[in-house]
Order: sequence, then C-alpha cells, then structure tokens
Amino acid sequence: MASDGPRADPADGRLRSVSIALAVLRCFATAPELGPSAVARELGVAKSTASRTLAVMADRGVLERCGGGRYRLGLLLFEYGQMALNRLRLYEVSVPVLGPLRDRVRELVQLGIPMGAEVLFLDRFEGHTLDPRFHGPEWRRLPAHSSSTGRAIAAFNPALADAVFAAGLRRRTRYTVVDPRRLAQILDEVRERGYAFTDEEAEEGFASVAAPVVVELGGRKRAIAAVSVVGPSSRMRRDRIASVAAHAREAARVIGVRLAASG
Amino acid sequence: MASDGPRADPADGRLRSVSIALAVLRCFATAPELGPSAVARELGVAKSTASRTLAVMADRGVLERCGGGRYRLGLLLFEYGQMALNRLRLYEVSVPVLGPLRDRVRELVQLGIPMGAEVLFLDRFEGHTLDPRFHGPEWRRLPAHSSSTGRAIAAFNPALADAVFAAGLRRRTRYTVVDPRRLAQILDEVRERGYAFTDEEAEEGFASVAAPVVVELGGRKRAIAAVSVVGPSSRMRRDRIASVAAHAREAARVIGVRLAASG
DNA sequence: CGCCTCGTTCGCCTGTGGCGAACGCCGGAG
DNA sequence: CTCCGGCGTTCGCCACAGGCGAACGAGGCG
Repeated sequence: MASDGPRADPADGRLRSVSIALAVLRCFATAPELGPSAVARELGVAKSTASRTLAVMADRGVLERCGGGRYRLGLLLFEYGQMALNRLRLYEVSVPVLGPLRDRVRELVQLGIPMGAEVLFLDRFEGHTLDPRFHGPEWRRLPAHSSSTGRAIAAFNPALADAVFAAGLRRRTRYTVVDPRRLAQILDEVRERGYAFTDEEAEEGFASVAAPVVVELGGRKRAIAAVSVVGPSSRMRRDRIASVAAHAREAARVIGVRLAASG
Repeated sequence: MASDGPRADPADGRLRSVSIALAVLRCFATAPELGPSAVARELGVAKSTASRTLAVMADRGVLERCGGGRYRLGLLLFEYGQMALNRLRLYEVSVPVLGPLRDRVRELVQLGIPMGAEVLFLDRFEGHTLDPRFHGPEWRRLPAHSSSTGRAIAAFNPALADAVFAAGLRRRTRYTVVDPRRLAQILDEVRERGYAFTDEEAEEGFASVAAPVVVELGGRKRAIAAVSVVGPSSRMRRDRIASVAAHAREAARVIGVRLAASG
C-alpha cells in the first residue's frame, strides 16, 4: 500500500485555514525550503492561499523567509519543540536515571520512543568517545527493525511490531536483518532475555544494547520507550554486553516504576 | 473592526483562525497544560473558538490531549523543531567543528545564539564529566548578561547589548554582575581579548569561556552566535582558560569563515 | 442541594478566506 | 534581443466557514 500521499490532508472542512497551516508544516518535512507554488501543488490549494498562509506563518515566527520568496522552518519551532520535550513526563523521569547510567557504562546512552515504524530519539547522553554522526539530522530517527531500541520496544509492543512488519524491512548495512521470519525469531529472543542487541545493523561500526521501558496501559503491559547504550563494535564485545544490558535494564525498570508512580 | 482591545494578540484580521492557532502555541509557553477556558481568556476569543481550535490542533498532532479536556504541546512539535535546527546553516557548519573542539578541551562545548535578552543553546557536546543539569528544561536558555555566551555575542552585537541593558541585570548567583557600568566595562574587555569568561555567575560551581562567531552582515561585522566551553570551576583555572579560549576562538573563527563561504 | 466553573455542542450571521486571474519579475532558450 | 514559462505577490468577488453567544452536561465545593 502506498498509503496516503503527501496531499489531500487539509480537505476535511473543519477549520480549513488552520488545517492548511498545519499541513504546510508537514510539507517542510521533505524539502528544506519551499515557495507558495510548491506548497500549493503539494496541498492542492490555490497558489494565492499558500502565499498568504506562508506570509502569516512567517510573520508569527513559525516560518522564516529565506530570500526570493522562499520560506523555511523557523527557530520558534525549535523552542516549542524543546518545550514539548521538557514537559514530557517520560523525559523528566528519565534524565536523572540516564545520567548515572552513562557514568556507569561509559558509552553513549539514548532514550527512544516509537514513531510510526521508526524510532525517535529524544535525547542522548554522550560517552567518552564522541562521533559527530550523533549530532546530524540522521541521528534522531532510525528504522525500528534495524535498531536495538526499535526491537526492544517492538518485542513488548504489538502496535510497533505490526507497523514494522507492515512497513517492510529495508536494508541499511550488509548486516541488517531483512527477513521477517528471522526478525520475529529475534523478537522472541528479546522477550526471553529482556533486552535487544544489534551489531552494525543500523550503522557500520556501531553496536548497541537496548532495554524496554514498560508501563501498564489499560491493564496491558506495553513498552512505550527504550533505553539504549551505543558504542563502537570493537568495544561492545560479547562478554561486556551482558553487564551493559543489566545496567540498561535496571535503568529502564526504574524509569517505568517512576512513571507509574507519577501517574 | 480591528479595535485593539486590552488583550488582542491574534486580532489583526489577517487569517484570523491561523493567527489564533499560532497564538495558542504561545500560550503554552507559560503553562504546561491548558483548557479552552484559559486559552480563550488569554487570547480574548470566545471559549467555543478556543475549544474548536484546540481540538483541531490535537487532531493534527501539534497538541496532545491529556485528559479532562486539557491539552499540552505534542511531540510532533519536537520533530519540527529538530528539523528547523538541522536545517540551520549555522548548525550544519558548527557540528563538524565543535566535535573536535570537545575532544581537544575535554569539557562541555555549547553552541548558543541570541534570543531577545537571553541566549538560546542549540546543542551541546558533552565532556567527560556529565551534569544532569545540562539536560533539564533550564539548560536551553540563559540570561545573556550572566553567561559567557551572552557576553561574547553582546560584545560584538549592539542589538543584543541594548536588549540586555534594557531588560535589566537580574542576579542569579552571588557572583552575578548586576551593575550595568561594570558589565559595560566587561564587554570592553571581551572586545579586547576576543573571548568572554564567567565564573559561577550563571550557575554555582561552573565556569565557562565563550568566543563569538562573527559574520559580515550588510557590511558590518556582527556576532550571531558563540561557542562556549563549560566546566566545573575547579577545573577551569586561570592558567587553563587561556588555552581553552584559544581553542574556542579558533573553532568560532572557522565556523564564521565557513558560514561566509557557504552563503 | 445550590452555585460556580469547566469543556463541549448548536445555530446563526457575517466577515473572511479560498479561488481564479492578473501583474511584475526573473532565467533560460531560441 | 525577445519570448516564454515559471516564480511570488496582489486584487476582487462570492459563498461558506468560522467566531460568537447561548445552552447543555459534568464535576467540585461549601
């Protein structure tokens, strides 16, 4: 299924202009800068409508003009985004847990949540060695099937698992598992062991361990996030991952408990 | 009729519903969660209007319902915010420079830009010791007058300097400089030395060094950002800051040059 | 139980916002 | 050089959608 294309979002009649404005933001997910014509084509609205909407959004700081009548996302969005993050209870609860975890394992520690068939990383706590790759645009999202974080969540969250299998398993490196049956088997192992492990499946040269953050949601226990520890494959040897995984699992457990306690 | 009421933020007649929706986002800057009544009061619109707007924004993922008819900022905003950041040329250019800087100085490296009379930090590259304070909500913003980043920019950016003096110098710690004349003198020293230094003025126990990123904007050279290095006061001794500052200045210089070259 | 505030829903009327067309500008092709 | 096709912006018009006020059901409190 090609699913819904990039267009025809705002046509539902309710608060049309607002829907258009929010759909405009979606347009910028694919292109860094756009003009009224491109937006109008994408959304299926009149060019004049797109022009006016873009202008107002720029006036309000949500977009920025970048010369020649083109627009780009504004830094105001960055601020709002940080607010959204800081007020996420999961994040609040995780920060004081993940800092010490990083100090214990001395590797990059990440907090990820499911988003469609991918994983979105909310924050990272850097280890002793730093790789600029973890600061680029690519860092924030990873396909769930090829990341330890995604597998840790999917193993305890049928919704994500379904989305992953439905979206298909795309190869990222020569080690990426792309066979659905093999992945199902791996998820079984994750359920058994309580943590997920990947080696060079998402990024060449890097291995990671992830433990799910499990909360009770409507009577069913579900993973809503995962704590992952990432390091160079050379440093994440077999004998070490057991210890690392134990620390990650403990951190994830504490986060889950505190989440449940606070609401 | 425009008829500027006592409270009339969104009321300018142009794309009214969109303006209201964007103003709604602003409301959430002060309160973590809000209902239609509070928003309506804040914006001076009818309660039903606020209710409908909130509902649509929640449907679109920009807001999230959080029980009892209250709403909060949605994680979609976090995604958009990250996109805005990643497409900022300043950020693109800085990442490959700041990583190596961190490895050289082995302390927390930050990239900050001016925002009103404050400084907004776009990203951080963590040193060997990690303090959870740099992951909380407070980390992203700092008053410009009491941070090395703010002073480094203000010294080479009259717009920020004016905003700082106009906003007044609020005390944060017992070491914070709150005398405008003293601050003016400090800015002179910054201009002379080419970098700023603060010790426990923003946060007790922490000292930092910052160097301005200078670009030519319309014929005038202006600081648009700063690179700062932060560490425990105990580790940022006088004899070391000269070396740290040299590294920071070099990094800031390279960023400025590459920015100019790429646009 | 009465009173207040909350969030949501319903009709109505009008003002506003989406549309199409026209305008001015630019770059590339002929 | 001119022409052409694309761009972003502006204008005028008409209908409809959206803001308003009132009404409704649900808590919370004294």
